[in-house]
Amino acid sequence: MTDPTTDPTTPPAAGPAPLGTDPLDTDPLDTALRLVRAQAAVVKRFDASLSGLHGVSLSDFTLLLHLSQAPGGRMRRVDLAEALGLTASGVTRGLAPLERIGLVSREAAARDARVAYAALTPTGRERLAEMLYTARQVAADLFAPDQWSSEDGTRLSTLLTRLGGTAPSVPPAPPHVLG
Amino acid sequence: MTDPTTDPTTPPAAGPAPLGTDPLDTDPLDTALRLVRAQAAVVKRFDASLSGLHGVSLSDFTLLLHLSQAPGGRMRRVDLAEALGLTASGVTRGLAPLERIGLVSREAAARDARVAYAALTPTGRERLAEMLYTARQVAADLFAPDQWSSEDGTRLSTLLTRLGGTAPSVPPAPPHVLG
DNA sequence: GACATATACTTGAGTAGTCAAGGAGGTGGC
DNA sequence: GCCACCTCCTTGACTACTCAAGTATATGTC
Repeated sequence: MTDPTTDPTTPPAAGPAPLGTDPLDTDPLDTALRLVRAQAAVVKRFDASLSGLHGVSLSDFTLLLHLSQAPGGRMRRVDLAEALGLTASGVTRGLAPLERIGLVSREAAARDARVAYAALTPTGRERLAEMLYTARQVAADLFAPDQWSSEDGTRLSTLLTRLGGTAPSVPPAPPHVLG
Repeated sequence: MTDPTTDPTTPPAAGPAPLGTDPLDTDPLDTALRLVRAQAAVVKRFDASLSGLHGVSLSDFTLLLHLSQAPGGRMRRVDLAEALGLTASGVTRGLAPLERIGLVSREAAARDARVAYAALTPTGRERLAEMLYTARQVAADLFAPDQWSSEDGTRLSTLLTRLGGTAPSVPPAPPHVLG
């Protein structure tokens, strides 16, 4: 068992070591903490724009985006949870307000009475198209070309994918997903 | 005003463009969503190890880490909030349990009765040393050398810093890392 | 065809944060 | 020395999740 979660609590005799011991090579812990920080900043920017213009959070948007990419614009809640990296109850709770405002509807499955599909409504699809426009602007702004070359973006994306467990599944996409 | 938050809700006449329009060049929105996903996965791993071994969350750990790096092992709550990217009330709430379990103490400021310093206790310092050992292991595991060259780590760190607004302030440091 | 077990979903209670409002203390103008 | 205003911190009410438990339905075994 080399899994850190199973290691003893006791540090080595040397005692509490400081961070960043080797200045040549970036401390992995430092990198991980930077990741957390960067994400918080990014989420804030998306939330600000999306909630200001469309009244939804980044989580709402991501949920709708996943639905829009699923065949028939609908998914089982379990699969949505898997795709979003949430628990089933997180999905139940996240869908509730979207159902209330009519962006998503609940559909029964013909062959399995346990499942309740979450389906994008026509309104939901329209509104998502608008949100997508906003989200793309925020993203473009975040990776503004004066600071970010397209290579940098690609590199970051690649490195993040290596960390992220499952990919967020944003497919390369056909001529038009939403229109 | 080129700020996306002030743009009209209406997408351009062309209508909602699909994701990944140009397959050659990574979609910035896709990259941003990957960032969110990767962070969630990373936080989960830290939380699992830290809470399993030391009974604290990654947020708790980060808070203690910042305190330990401050002169005198103490900081004003406002500065802590700034450093952590939280609001003042988030800090108040985050400190409460750490005070209860004796890792942090509250200290009055001599010259300003409004401020309540948060100070690392000797116990807090000891426990933090243990947590740091665990956290370094998790980070090392996350960026395991069979997948990650130290260059990759450095690159990721650099790219994230460009996104992250303020850096998490993990200073370089003196001898001995883990063993 | 009944029972054990597994799956899909919801719900109650708890955690970690937010924002808005408010108390207590400092500061500068006059 | 008083008043307006600013800063530091806490609190109440809310959001967005988590986990554990519960309900309803499906499935496989005998």
